[in-house]
Amino acid sequence: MTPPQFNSWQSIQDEVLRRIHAREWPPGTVIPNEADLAQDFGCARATVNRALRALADAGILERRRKAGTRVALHPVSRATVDIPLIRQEITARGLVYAYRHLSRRIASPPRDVAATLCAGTPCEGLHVTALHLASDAPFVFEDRWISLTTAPAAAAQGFETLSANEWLISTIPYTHGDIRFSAEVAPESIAELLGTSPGAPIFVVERTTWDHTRAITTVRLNYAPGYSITTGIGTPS
Amino acid sequence: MTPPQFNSWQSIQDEVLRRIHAREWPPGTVIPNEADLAQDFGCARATVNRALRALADAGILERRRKAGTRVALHPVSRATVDIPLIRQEITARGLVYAYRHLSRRIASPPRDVAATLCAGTPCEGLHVTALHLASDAPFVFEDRWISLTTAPAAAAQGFETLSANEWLISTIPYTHGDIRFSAEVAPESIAELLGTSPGAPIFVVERTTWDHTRAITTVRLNYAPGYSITTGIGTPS
DNA sequence: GATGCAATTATGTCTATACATATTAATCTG
DNA sequence: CAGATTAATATGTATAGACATAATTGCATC
Repeated sequence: MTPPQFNSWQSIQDEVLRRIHAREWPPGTVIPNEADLAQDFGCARATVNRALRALADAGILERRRKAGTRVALHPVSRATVDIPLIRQEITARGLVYAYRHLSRRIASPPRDVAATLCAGTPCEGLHVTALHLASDAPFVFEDRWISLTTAPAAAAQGFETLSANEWLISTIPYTHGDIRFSAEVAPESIAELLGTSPGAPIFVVERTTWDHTRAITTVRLNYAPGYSITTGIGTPS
Repeated sequence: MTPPQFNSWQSIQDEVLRRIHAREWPPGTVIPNEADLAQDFGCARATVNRALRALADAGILERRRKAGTRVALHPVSRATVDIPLIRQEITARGLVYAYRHLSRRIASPPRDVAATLCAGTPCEGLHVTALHLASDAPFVFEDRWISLTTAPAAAAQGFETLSANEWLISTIPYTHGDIRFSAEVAPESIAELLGTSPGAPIFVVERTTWDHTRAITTVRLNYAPGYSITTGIGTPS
């Protein structure tokens, strides 16, 4: 009659997952509170808390004070995507990285960029375009605007040999950002740069980074056809 | 001379982030150990641990036993992408969800699908195709194979009114999966289904889910032009 | 019945202490 | 000096107890 001893928070996580999978706790169920579970499992409440918190982070449980813990109704799978430097992305595939600077000028950004970069008010931005190559093959075309309000030091940079991204992350730290993945077809200008034909499918990543409330840079990465992002989903166990 | 009191693990996280951003601890630095930091901050070691562990989860710190904690050399930003049910994805936009079943047959999957679904050995699979509509407009074309070895119960399902995904997640729980995002151009068959023209850009999500070592299903979601995935990056603070 | 206040309750977090574990550094040995 | 053994160390985790906080529930009042 001795309850099986769950000593580690991972074993508790496994047991909770087992009960969810076995439909002992179907989606929507409010599961027993931490104190009761701790007694059931023969461990401290903090240990149960650790396990349940991890599952809540993974989107499997939903927790609210006083209301308790329930099994998520819609098991939203959550995928964590690593966004490495393009240099790393290329060298990790065993290819040779090369950077080719294309253009650089100070100008007023177009309206859509200005909306995020300058919060509507007119401002000066640094427009930089460049090509990243993997073993001499075009890999991604970068089209970037840098806010000279937030990052005035960028005005002194040529970005002829060092990619703007690498300079930025080692100089202007950011607090947060947003990212958008989409699919587009290559217009003639981009197709030419990427060494492909117009109409080719382009994987597009648009990213804006912020330092607190001020936008630093917004970039549009146009990946050559064949590019894909792969990652895992599910319990990190 | 009283050290500023950091009472919560979040305030400690903020302070550590501040020191990293202020280049007091540039990338690569091995930061003081938990015990020392706890004394500096005037709190318990467990509190420091909580803060540092969260930053390590976010990819900002790298921790190894005995070796200590260092600021990540390459601040790999990590984006967490929620993968909701298509129904939710559509209703969340304020549109009306509709499901249209297209085909269903039991067959041997093509080689590339068999490789993941049956681990190479020949096997039977259930092939289901369907269209998800958002306020009568085609939203995504689903092309799915279900393993009848892992999920034999699927053979009894028609999938005429209930989407395969919704049936699966409420019937066959999965332990983990992998996911791939890419861009393609619509072939004629898919363009027609999505109500667009051949050559239109299609955002493609390919997903395989597993129950431990056995594959359950592999699905290819072809999103109508204009679709994008948006999420945030940076410190979850 | 509607409304506002208070009691209750479950999670959230902090503390102090202890032990576990991985990994490096030091030391001993052939 | 090479290789194996041992000690030292930083993180990882468990525990019991306490208090904080949010949110619901129920009660009292209008």
